[in-house]
Amino acid sequence: VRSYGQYCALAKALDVIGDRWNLLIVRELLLRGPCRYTDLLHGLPGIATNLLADRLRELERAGVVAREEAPPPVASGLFKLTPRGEQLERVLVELGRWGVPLMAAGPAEQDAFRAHWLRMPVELFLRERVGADAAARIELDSGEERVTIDSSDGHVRLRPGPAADPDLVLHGDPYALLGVLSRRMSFEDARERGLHWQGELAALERLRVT
Amino acid sequence: VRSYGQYCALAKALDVIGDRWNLLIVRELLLRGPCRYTDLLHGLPGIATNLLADRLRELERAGVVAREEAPPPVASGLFKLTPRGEQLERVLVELGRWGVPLMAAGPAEQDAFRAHWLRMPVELFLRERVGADAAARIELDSGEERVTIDSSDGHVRLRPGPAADPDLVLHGDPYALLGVLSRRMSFEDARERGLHWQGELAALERLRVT
DNA sequence: CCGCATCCGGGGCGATACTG
DNA sequence: CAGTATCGCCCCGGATGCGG
Repeated sequence: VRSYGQYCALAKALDVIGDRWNLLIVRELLLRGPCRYTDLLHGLPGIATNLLADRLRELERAGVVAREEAPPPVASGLFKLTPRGEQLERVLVELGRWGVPLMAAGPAEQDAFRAHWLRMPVELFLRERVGADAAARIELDSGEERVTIDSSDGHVRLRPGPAADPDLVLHGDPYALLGVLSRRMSFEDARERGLHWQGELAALERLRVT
Repeated sequence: VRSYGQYCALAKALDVIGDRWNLLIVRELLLRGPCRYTDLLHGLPGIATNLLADRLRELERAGVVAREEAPPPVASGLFKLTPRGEQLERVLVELGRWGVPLMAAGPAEQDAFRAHWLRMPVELFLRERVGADAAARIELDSGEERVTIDSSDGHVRLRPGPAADPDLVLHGDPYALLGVLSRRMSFEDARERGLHWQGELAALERLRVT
């Protein structure tokens, strides 16, 4: 909350989104779209509820987040990114790319995980690597949530929820899932780490190769 | 220093460089190259000296910064970025780009300024906007330090120190300098804000146009 | 339940003083 | 010059309370 007091674009940016949790809140809104307060709380394991409320107010004042009051019947307010907030996507992508090597060591014992976090690496790793005929529907099961990779005509998207009639379903811990998706890990090694699946692995190969 | 405890590339990156001052330390080392402790202290107005020492230790442990012990005669240790640290450049550029609109309001009353901070916006604004014949040498004087813009055969560089035989010397506060460099401000408006110069304004026009 | 506000303990942060 | 030492303060984290 305290300004650096430096007339520099980087310092001014950090004055706004440099505080703890701020960029992770933006991550949630980027990955999941408009969210209720409770959705954010669930997507940000470890945050204190008063801090989330504080940060949302600050980000609102800074023009990064907007509060969308739901119409009277539904009664649940939504938080969403403003256009200005969406422009942080390039920052998050670069930061995430820089952080990828830190994932290779595997999750720490206490690390939390949410399946929708896979959207960034999946769409990052597989973007533009996909062949023209690479249609595939792959469901990922990391334990709690399920998410689905949809690929068709050169686009890869990850959406929440299970798949109807998937080509492949992968079950495993986040480390093994990320390992095979990024090709850092072979299917053999991943299986020894507990990965198992139903369906045709070729569906994943179609995405990873090219 | 406290980890977010989330198995996510963005969160892991913030575990390393998300703490206060860390990215600004990287900025200094990126803009100025290897620095002595005192240089960093001067380039980071507002930081407490114990914090700088702490952060440098953390960044060293994380493999972002390396300490280069000088040979015995010179006796002054240098801090520099590792290759891993240099990869943060794309992050800083995107963050700086996002922060540019926050500069339009002008510096706050208490804001500090260092002339070498101009390197990011100058090389960002003018990169690839420069015509093939845009050779120019422009000295910038914002009060204390002086820096020089060197342009030749399509490349723009900003280096510390005054220029020998400059085409143009600009004197003014940071807001006016950034204003004319970015074309946000006309020369007329800048002059009313205190900007004055010696030499041919055409040298700057050669850079700004294209 | 959802969306916070309040209270409290610990530690990160900021300013100054001091030392080899 | 290059840090270390010390000391408030306020921010952060965790728990609980509470109105709609």
